[in-house]
Formats: sequence, C-alpha cells, structure tokens
Amino acid sequence: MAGRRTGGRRRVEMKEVANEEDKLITFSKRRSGIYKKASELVTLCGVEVGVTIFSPSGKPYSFAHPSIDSIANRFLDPNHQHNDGADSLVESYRRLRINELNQQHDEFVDKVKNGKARGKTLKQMTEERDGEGWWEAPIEELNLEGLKQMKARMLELRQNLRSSITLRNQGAPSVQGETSNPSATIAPEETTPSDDNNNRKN
Amino acid sequence: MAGRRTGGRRRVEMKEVANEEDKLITFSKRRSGIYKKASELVTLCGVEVGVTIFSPSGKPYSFAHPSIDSIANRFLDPNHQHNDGADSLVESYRRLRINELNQQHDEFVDKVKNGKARGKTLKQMTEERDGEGWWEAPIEELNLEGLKQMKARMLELRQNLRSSITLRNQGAPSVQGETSNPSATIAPEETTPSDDNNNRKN
DNA sequence: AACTATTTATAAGA
DNA sequence: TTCTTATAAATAGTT
Repeated sequence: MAGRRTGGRRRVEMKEVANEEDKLITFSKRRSGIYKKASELVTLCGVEVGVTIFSPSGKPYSFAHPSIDSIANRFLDPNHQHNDGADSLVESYRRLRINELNQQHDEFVDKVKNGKARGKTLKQMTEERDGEGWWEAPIEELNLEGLKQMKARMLELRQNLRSSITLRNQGAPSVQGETSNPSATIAPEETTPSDDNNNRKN
Repeated sequence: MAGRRTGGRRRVEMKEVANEEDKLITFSKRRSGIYKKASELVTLCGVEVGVTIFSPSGKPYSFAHPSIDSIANRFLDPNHQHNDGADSLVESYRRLRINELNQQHDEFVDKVKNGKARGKTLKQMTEERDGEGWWEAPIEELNLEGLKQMKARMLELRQNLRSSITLRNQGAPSVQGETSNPSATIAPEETTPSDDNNNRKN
C-alpha cells in the first residue's frame, strides 16, 4: 500500500478513448487545459482568442477573450453603414452573443455554486493567480454583492440583446428549438453545465 | 561551446512579453501548442473544436474540426424554416466561411511553400502521425496534383460563397476580402436546448 | 529550426 | 469529484 506506486502519467495512444467514462474525464481535463493555454496566450501576447468545444454529447463550451463579439467585431465592423440586409450580420452576432452570455452565466453560476477552490483562502488564491492565469479563479474573490451585480449586468445585457433581436426575428428561433416559454430561446435555465456528464451518481 | 549548457526552460512570468521579438516567438510556439491540444481533444474524445486566434499584429489564425461551418451549423439548423430575416444568420456564416477558407488556403500554401518536415520521408511522417495528431503534417502527403485540386476546390467554394453574399451585402466589405491575409473563424457557442443532458449511455 | 533543462500538463489511482 | 503522484509533454532561452 504505502509503497504502492500510484502510477504516474502514462503514455496515451492517440485514439479515441474507448471507455466512455474515461473519455468524459479526459475531455474535462483537457478542456480545462486548453482554456488555460488560451488564457496564457492572451496574457503573454496580448492577443484575442476564442475557443469553442462541443462535448461528446454535444454540449457547447467556450472560452473567449475579450469576448465572443469582440472577436466577431474584428471583421464585422459595426461602424460601417449597412442599408440592405447587411446589418443582419450584426444581428446574427448579437444572437451568438446571447448564447455566449448564457454560457458564461451558466458556468459562472456553476463555479460559484460548486465553490471552486473551496479550501483555499483568498490570499492563497491571489498568490496563485499572480503566477498563473488570471482566469483561473477570480470568481471567489468577488463578494456576494459583486456576484449579484455581475449577474444583473449579464441579465440586463441579455435583455437588451433579446429585444433588438425579436424585433427582426419575431418567430424564428433558428438557434435552438423552442421550449415552453418565449424566453426559452435565450434563457435555458440553470442546466448547470458543470460538465457534460450528468451521471447523477452523487 | 560544446559543453555549454543551453539553458533549459525557465519559469515565465505571466505578464505580457516585453520584447516584441520574443513575443512573436512565444506566440508562434504556443499557437502551435494549442492547435495540437485541440486536435488531440478531437482525436481522443471525438468531439468538435474550433479555435480562433489573432496574432499580435492582428492576423487571424484558426483551427477547426471538422470545419468551421460544421460547428456553426450546430446551432444554425439549416432544416429549420426561415421566412423573415432569419436566414440572414446563414448568410452570416457563409461570410465567416469565406474567411475561414481564406485562412486555410493561406496557411495551406504557406505550409507547402515552407515544406513542413522537409527532411522526412512520407513513411516516417506516416508513422509519426499514427502516434501523434493527424493534423500535424498530412499536407506533404498530397502530391502536386492533389494540392492543385484542393486549391482549386477552395477557390471555387470561396467564389460561390462570395457571390451568394454579395447579393445581400453589395457594398459592405466589412471583412475585407481581398488582402492575402483573410479573416477568421468565430467561436460560436450555444446553450443547448432544454434536454441537453441526454446521456444515452444508460 | 534544433536542442535541452525544466516547467507544465495529465493519466491513473485513491 | 477532488487530490496525489509519476511521467509524458510543452516550451523558454540558446545556438
């Protein structure tokens, strides 16, 4: 037992992981790894990065800095005059933006709920962050008030976007099917996207 | 001289790299690293991934599997009926697609020109690829004829997409479709419909 | 573009 | 699922 080598990392074949459970674990770990790498690139090189990943079951995850629309705007140029159906491009991105917000919000809530880095003190986390990625765990440093404000801001922005969109796409929920209520298109409730695997084994 | 320790990796502060030259090198190395990670995730977990990165000078780079529009379509649902301005969403993605194609094409040409993995034989590369990412160097395996064909196909597709867009956005080159360095991908992102947690593993 | 010395990322386990 | 540990990988600074 005591001397039992716990087995360190082992070389892995670059083939799809057979065991579904292992695959999910691998997915989760590596997704985090990629996010971290992406954030480091942002920090080190001062660039913009966007990452989108669909989990094995199809659930979308994303990382973006400064934001999804910031990246989109790089070639959407809002300052340009659109008279035809051109500005629909912008509308489209507003739509994407909503999804982004939903995602961010959901992950946000999830992080807070699960209490990332529970046992650590703020100080420890701050120290870590100085040598690590800024994205790692800033959540915990916000007090309840801050969290509420941020959530409110997100909901507000989400609301604004929604109205500007419904103006044009009254009855065309092309992005996602339609659930029970009209706002369902935008607010998917708290289907905590902690991870894709909803094995309610706990 | 000979015995001179070349100096191994050293811990790096997570601050923006001051020296512009070093920053570019770091950017290049890490971008490759992220692409590799992304491709490994694709292989290991059989998922879809999209990455977009803007270089320090603003040039867009991207990696996507299976393709940018494949990812986009995940929430564009072409099967859905659009009667209003809804289908403009699709148009938008066509636009993105053009950029994607430009990017792929440019990187493609670049790779061929620079002769990735020059000294290696096809056999060696194939062996490597089996144990590494499939994205690494499949380029060299195409013969000249194949290259030309692929290039032709890309240009063709690009042309098709462009015309379908110019129909709507006549004078709105917000993307700038002419330079040799096109634009990028976008990282779409979605909050799947209500019952996303469909673990069909049971 | 090659080359290491190291730092990081992680596959297995617990 | 989080933490641990042994290792495989990524990569900063050089040449």
